[in-house]
Amino acid sequence: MELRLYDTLSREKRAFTPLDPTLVRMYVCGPTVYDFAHIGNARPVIVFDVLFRLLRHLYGAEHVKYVRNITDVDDKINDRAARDYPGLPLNEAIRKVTEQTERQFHDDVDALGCLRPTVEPRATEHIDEMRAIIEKLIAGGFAYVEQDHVLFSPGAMNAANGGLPRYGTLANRSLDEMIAGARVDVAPYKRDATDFVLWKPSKPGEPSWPSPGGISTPGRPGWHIECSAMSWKHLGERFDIHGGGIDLVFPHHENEVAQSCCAFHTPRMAETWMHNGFLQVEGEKMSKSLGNFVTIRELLATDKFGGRSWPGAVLRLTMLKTHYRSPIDWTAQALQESLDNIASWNDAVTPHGLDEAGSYPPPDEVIAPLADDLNFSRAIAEMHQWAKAARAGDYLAAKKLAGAADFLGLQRVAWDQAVQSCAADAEIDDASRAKFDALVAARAAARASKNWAESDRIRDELAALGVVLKDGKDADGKPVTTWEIAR
RNA sequence: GGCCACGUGGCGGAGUGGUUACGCGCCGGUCUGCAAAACCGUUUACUCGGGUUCGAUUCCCGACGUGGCCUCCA
Repeated sequence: MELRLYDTLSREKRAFTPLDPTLVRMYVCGPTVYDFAHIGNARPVIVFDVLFRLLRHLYGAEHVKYVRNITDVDDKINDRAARDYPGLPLNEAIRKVTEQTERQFHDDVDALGCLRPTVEPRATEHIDEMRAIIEKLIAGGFAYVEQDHVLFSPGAMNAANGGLPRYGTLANRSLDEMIAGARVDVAPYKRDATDFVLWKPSKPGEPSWPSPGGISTPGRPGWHIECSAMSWKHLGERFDIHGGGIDLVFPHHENEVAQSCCAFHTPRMAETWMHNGFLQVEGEKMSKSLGNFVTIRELLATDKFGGRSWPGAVLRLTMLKTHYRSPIDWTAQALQESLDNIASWNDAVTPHGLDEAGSYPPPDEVIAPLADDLNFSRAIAEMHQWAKAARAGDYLAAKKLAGAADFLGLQRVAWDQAVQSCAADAEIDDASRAKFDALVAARAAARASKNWAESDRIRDELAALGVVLKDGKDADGKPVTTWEIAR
């Protein structure tokens, strides 16, 4: 099956052909570990997890290498460490912050049903590679040393002839436009406004490493160099897919391209550039000042958003309902609808006695839309059709639904529990439970003697308590009544 | 100011130069003592104005609106 992916660089959907089909290579920009990841951070993690699964399906699990970095050197980390652990030496405090945040991040994305990437490299473990790239850039005339900083010169890159991309191609803007934009800060150590930092000096107490470029004072890397270093180390000078949020196109990815292509003299860094769209919360940009900032953890474990907690599968399904390049509006209503979908799928699948912990193969009807630039919505539409058929007794449809859910990482094994925990009767105490059961039994007796008035009175009484009854029949045709708490 | 993306029915959200998306809701029906649940079915659409075309929601131009980026935010 042909895989087609939208490439940000060429701005078109193209057939995907791996450089080496025996090792498909993908790099995705991961978190900077200084605080709980917010729900916007979850989007690329989930989107590229699905792509990872699809690539493994198409090329074989052993033939896909997925690298997602962990950035553990950053000013925000330093600030957080100083704030949270004022008594500790900064380096120790930083380690505490990064280790704890990394653990939280893993817990969160595990709960979202994401596979671990093949490699999760840390920036601080790739300082040697960063220095090596910086030395190459200085030697090639693309970077220069000034006041203990090393700066990259996009101007020098564009002046060089042959074999290199033009700076600004990915972001679709020219160097002249950027200079004209003039909102760049003109630091005294920059020769040109558009030059950006590869390496900078560390203040006393800050993390520091021996500097490149013959600089005697120790320093630390700039923002963009880490991804050039880690992708090089783990995927090589050129690789297949580079992904991240749309906001990273400029400057982060543009500068990565500049660094890598100039260091290795290659015409491109990644063959395909993929960027997920932004997430809004209840129609507004998520920000701390608006008070609508919500972390993955808060959604999973608190009632801060929508008045209840939400299972990981519900968060994931909600994320997959919108195409990855479109903006997504994160609303409590959307989460509730996803929960209802999963409850309905669970009802459809359960009677067929499928192996919950087992894994069923993904149907082609789901692979096909996913292979068309990750059309999640169409894949999910198929699932609804199978659910319908499964409810009508179609075992094969139930298996397909399960296979699709397993493939999409929707944690079928947790559906039952997810639905239960959200049914609002999880916190019912035993006394109430016994009382409801007794009332249901009394009503059953009234119905058996056709005392409809009493039967309805009891139902009204239970309704007033927030309990909804469902009458049905068991296998022998005898009446059976179950109850649940109204949502 | 520059660049970019998007604008689909009550809501969410696919897709397409001429034929059903799908889900939720609403409404009707089956079932039920009556309900609920379940199942079946129906309904409403392509921001506006031009243009290309036999025909445009789909292509082009413009307007309006929303969102994003423009040096460390996914």
